[in-house]
Amino acid sequence: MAVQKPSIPKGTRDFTPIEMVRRNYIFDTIRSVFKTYGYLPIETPAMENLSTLLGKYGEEGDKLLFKILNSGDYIDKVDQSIIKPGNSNQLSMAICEKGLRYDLTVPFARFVVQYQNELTFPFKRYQIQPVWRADRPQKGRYREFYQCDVDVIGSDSLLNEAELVMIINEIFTKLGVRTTLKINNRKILSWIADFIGYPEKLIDITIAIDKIDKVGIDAAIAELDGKGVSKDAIAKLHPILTLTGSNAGKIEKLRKMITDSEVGKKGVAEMEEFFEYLEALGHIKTEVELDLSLARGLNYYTGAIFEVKAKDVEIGSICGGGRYDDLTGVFGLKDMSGVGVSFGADRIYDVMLQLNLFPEKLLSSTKVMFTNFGRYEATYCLNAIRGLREKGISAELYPDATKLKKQFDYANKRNIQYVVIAGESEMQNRQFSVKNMTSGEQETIAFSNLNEYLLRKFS
RNA sequence: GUGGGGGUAGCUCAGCUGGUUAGAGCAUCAGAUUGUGGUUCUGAGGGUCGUGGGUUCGAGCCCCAUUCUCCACCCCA
Repeated sequence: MAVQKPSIPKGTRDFTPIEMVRRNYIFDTIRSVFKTYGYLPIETPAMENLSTLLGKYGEEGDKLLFKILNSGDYIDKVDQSIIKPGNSNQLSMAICEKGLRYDLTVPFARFVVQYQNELTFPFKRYQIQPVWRADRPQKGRYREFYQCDVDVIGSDSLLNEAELVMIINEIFTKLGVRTTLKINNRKILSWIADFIGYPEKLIDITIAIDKIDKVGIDAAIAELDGKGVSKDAIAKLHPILTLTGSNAGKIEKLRKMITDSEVGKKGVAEMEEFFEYLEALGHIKTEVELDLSLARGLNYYTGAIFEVKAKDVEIGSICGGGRYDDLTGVFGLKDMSGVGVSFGADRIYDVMLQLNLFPEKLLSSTKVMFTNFGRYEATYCLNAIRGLREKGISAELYPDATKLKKQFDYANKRNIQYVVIAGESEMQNRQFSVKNMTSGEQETIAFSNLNEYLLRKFS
């Protein structure tokens, strides 16, 4: 039988110990900040019923769902007439009732509705789990990746938006990633669509103006033209999108433009209140900019929308989110407004790796290694090793009595700081030789003083 | 879903207009050194050149198909 090449599915990755240590550093940082703001952890299953996932992410999103084949003789239970060429879409719906989660927000909405009587509102939760998208992988895009979500649900106060910005700022400051945070408001976008006379083209318009950043305003306008937006409308749109100045200045200009739209006024008022809170919270490192060209695709957002980009690396957004007023509505719970953002751990990893932002010392696990000269000598070390571990110093004994060169090699590669040598001569004098692997210095210590000696070294 | 680049040793790659036995560096293992590493020196192992077909006296190189991968678009973390 031919051997098979070891491989993993497209867009997925294995993580080696160094990578895991670094990823955990990111997760730990994010988690610790979430906790200090009072958010509580939850987890949901990797798979959800397709009915809870479908229709929440728009047409594009539905296509990117991984579906799970039913068990058993699923083909027998299906109307045989739908099994025909070119009908795989309908067929897949008939033979799959589960799918892998596409994000953490929709499962969270389902969770909230399901446990509404047990939860205390406003409910603040965080959730760090992988999600799956049947996208075509490329730079910074994977088919399996982790999201770190924080959401508050059951409160429409804009204090929550301000708090999320503080969280974003704190996390990226701790990780050493310089970022720009763009904020916009879906209500303002919807006023824009109204204002230029195409309220029904809101989605097309937002998608087009979202690209301004990437392809330039002219190309975005060309796209709108292609979607059937009139020249007049585009002329009305242009000055809005090219608004410049401070955040307060932009808000002021918008207020003057919006005369007869309730949604528009509400959107502007929200932004004003948000910036007021943010200012009161004091100076933060993250640059926060009101950007009217920001438009997140997910169509469940209804208020503020956020997007965070790394300043020093060209990669998609590393964090994004917004307010959704009625995500729980489809599951039968009305009037539950929520806001949340999601941190893309994998992209943050890529950014930090490229900028060399991971602390050097992350990889050292074992602090002290004992060399092994044989059964008799190894026995001499065992109790000392246990003593060190009890003091919280990670220690290990090299398991085989191979030549010392090999044992030292191992210690080097593992970044072990101290090697304890206990051979015949040390045993005769009830001693240990302790070698510092960075300086190369070696000292002889009495058997009973080893703990104390090493504790002093690590204090 | 659309478009481009690429698969040669464990890793990073070289390999001329097709020509004999496919190379290098790093890594691995062994020895120089039977109780001292990260430096050095010597040697060894490791490849059906992604897979399948075709052209040719002859294919790593040319042609076709297929697969995987990278990049861009779409969309997004």
